Amino acid sequence: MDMPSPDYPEVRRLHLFSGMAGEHYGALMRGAYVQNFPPQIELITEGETSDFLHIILSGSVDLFSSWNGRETSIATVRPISTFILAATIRDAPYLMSARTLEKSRIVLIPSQDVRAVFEVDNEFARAIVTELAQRYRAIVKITKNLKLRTSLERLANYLLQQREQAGGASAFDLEFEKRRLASLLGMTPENLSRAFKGLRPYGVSVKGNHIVIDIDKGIERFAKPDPLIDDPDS
Amino acid sequence: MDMPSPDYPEVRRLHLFSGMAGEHYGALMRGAYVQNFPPQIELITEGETSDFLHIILSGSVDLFSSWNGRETSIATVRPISTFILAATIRDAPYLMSARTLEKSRIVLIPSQDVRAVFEVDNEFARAIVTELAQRYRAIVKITKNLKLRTSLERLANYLLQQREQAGGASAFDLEFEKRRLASLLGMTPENLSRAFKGLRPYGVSVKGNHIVIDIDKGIERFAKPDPLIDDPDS
DNA sequence: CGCCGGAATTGATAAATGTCAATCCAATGA
DNA sequence: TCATTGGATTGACATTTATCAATTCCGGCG
Repeated sequence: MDMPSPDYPEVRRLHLFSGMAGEHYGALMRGAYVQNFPPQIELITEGETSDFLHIILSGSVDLFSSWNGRETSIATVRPISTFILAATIRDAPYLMSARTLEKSRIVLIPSQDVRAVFEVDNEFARAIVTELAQRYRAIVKITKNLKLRTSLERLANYLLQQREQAGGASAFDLEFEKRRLASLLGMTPENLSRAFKGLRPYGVSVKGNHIVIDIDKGIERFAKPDPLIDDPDS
Repeated sequence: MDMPSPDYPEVRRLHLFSGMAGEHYGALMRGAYVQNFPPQIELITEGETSDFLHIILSGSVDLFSSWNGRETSIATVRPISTFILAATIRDAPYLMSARTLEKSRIVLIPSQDVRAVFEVDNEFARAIVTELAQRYRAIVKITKNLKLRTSLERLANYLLQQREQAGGASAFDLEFEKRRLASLLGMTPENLSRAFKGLRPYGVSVKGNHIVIDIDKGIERFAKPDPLIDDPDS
């Protein structure tokens, strides 16, 4: 299962690593290893200190958090990207837990190696800035979405985002379980069901995880998508 | 009102600038200026592109955001610290607006200068990483607070935080208007009033903006503060 | 001092969201 | 094929939160 010193060109090509010195990259990878995880494995538990920087090569990972017996999904990580970079850099406890959603292949780089290379490789430091700035902006958008919109509006905008991602096709499939989607959107599964019904007048129909949107029925007028909340990048 | 080439030692001492080369610091400050703003001035409007990195020397600034006629406060910035760093670094549109809450003195550094120095000064780049990681973690906590807690729980934890900040004193004053507090906590002013009443059984009494907490009445047991949500630092 | 105006509070009500229990449904495996 | 199982849906209901309107409170000012 383990695989020492992985040499995945796609990792090297990641923005985070592409500019750094070869020897530093080598130093990072010497201590790293790759592992395949089955679905639903908890990779990281919030509150623990950061031992490894994680990079997901395939599959998907749920970042979630718990308090007082409640739990909520905060984001989904997809290949190829790192996660829990901020905790690694600050050598601080994880604020979120992480679990595989499906079978996933993940690179683990010891946090102390990351911090050591960060101290000596300037391009790596600069790449981390870009990465962190992007993640910061992503979660600002999540917060705005939560505070400024009702659950119906959040769902409508989520569907428009997915539609966009499917190349603007009128039909597409939901990318994960509805109960997890509900949690991401900050509502209960029961409420998500009702929200889907609530969007029917705007041309949304649902069959299992298959969605069809009749774009002429005014969903955009209802959702009022805003690049400052809904654009995944920028 | 304007003041070219400011030389505030407290700016130089900021973690963000303390490690960088003197000439680079000088280059940043040559293009910078300091300005005094009255209360309620909008310094930054979301959606615009980042012209200046802002540093607050005195006073306080509200970061807020709007959508579809609604508005919400997201965070408060206090001296001495920067704000809207991520947008500056990425040369991307602001995701939040900023307004002074009181009379405030603010340093403005042209964003292009910041980016130019970022490219050549390695210590500066590393300092930005630390700063961004910290801000990222701060907003993750904000999101967790919003998604995992009811408004009553958010208020209870906020009060415990303030109490802590007042040195654990049984009495302290709220630091800003209740309607703004309501917005920060994600509720309406009316609801905040009722939430204060709802905490009365737990030993919270309110008179204007003066708060007294009888800590033995079980507010901590109710609030269940959690460092992974409520600790301002780490 | 008394008036004014904005914020805060209160009450009544509505809307949004959550909870609980009872199905329904679709995928899985014997 | 059928039984099992877990997610999804539905209905009934409770709770939370928002809205609207009417005071009340309080600080500044004439």
